[in-house]
Amino acid sequence: MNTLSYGLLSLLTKNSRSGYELMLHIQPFWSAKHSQIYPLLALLEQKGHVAYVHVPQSDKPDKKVYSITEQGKEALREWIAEPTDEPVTRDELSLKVYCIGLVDKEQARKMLAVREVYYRKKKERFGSLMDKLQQGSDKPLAQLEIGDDAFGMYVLVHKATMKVDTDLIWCEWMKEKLK
Amino acid sequence: MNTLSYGLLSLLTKNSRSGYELMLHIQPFWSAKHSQIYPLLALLEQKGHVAYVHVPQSDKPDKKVYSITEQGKEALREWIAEPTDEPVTRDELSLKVYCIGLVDKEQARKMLAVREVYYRKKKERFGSLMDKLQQGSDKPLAQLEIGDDAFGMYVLVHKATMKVDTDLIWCEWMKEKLK
DNA sequence: CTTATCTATGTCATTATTGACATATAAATA
DNA sequence: TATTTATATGTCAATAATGACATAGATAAG
Repeated sequence: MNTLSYGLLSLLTKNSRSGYELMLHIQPFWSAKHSQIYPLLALLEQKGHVAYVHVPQSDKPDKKVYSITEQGKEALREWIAEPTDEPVTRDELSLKVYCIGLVDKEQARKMLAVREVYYRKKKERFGSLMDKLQQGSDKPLAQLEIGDDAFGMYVLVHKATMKVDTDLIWCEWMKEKLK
Repeated sequence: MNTLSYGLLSLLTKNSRSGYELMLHIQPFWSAKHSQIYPLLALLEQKGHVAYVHVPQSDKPDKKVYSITEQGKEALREWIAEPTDEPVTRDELSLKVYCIGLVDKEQARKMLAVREVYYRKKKERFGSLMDKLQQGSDKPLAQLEIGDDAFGMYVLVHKATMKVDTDLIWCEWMKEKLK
């Protein structure tokens, strides 16, 4: 079973969710399109790691709401104990920046400006996520512990926020360099 | 042509390199195995974007040293002007951390400790890279400008250093949380 | 003395991932 | 009014990426 499948199981330990919702919630931490997720959910269902109920909706299309099974939880626990793969990053901008001398300052600035907008939006999204997390919590997020349900999400959003702040600092630094 | 192909061309704007060297130098910024790189180099050669000379070696296996052609440089310039893809990150640890409540504190600490070692090694590698960069430069790195040959590499290594420092700060923060 | 690592290039089957196609309704925006 | 966005699920061809296999000499570590 691939890493994304375990990722889907991980999300399902907190809430039952539709494939569409799973896609939206996993994307900040693992890039994946719906065309990859739906077939994997079908496989997980075949294997008995998840089960779903068909939920009819009047205003929106019907959906399948998936839940993790006891068997799925057991598979998850085994996966967590195994050695963890190293992170993989692929950023086209890095490759372009490497040979940035090929273009003039103006073009370079524009390239960086587009990316800065991307980072700002990302920061905003993580900010909202943190707010939503606080609203759903009965104690201040800083007091959450490993046993608390929201702990994992909290520490991940915290990390994401730290990283996007670093990206923005680099953008500012680059603007100075390209003045 | 895919992004990695352009990445290889980017590296070749600074130095002529063998496929093996290209693999080693691109990996910090774009994960790729030799089995992907060698076929792409053959394609780039077919298209006339790169050319190679066979270099016999006595102590080590022979190598093919690739150089970018004028045509390759033109392709690069066109690519840089196009919109840049958003970065893709896939980190299995994030998925595990999300459901970290499934394991006990001790196991969680060990998981994070392995990752911390990974980050420390990475930081060291980027530190060496920066040193090597300074040795090859006639002025202090902080004074490099867009026209300078080492500028792209310098700003990239700077970014990588900032990011890995952020990762390490998160690791320390997590150690506190898991005390 | 043996095993692992580094150098160096390559192929190929398998797996992972994307992008396009397909369908359908509601709401918001231009 | 027309187009885009969001909701919702799915298939399938094409592309990207990995891991295993193959070869081979040198050096380093255990």
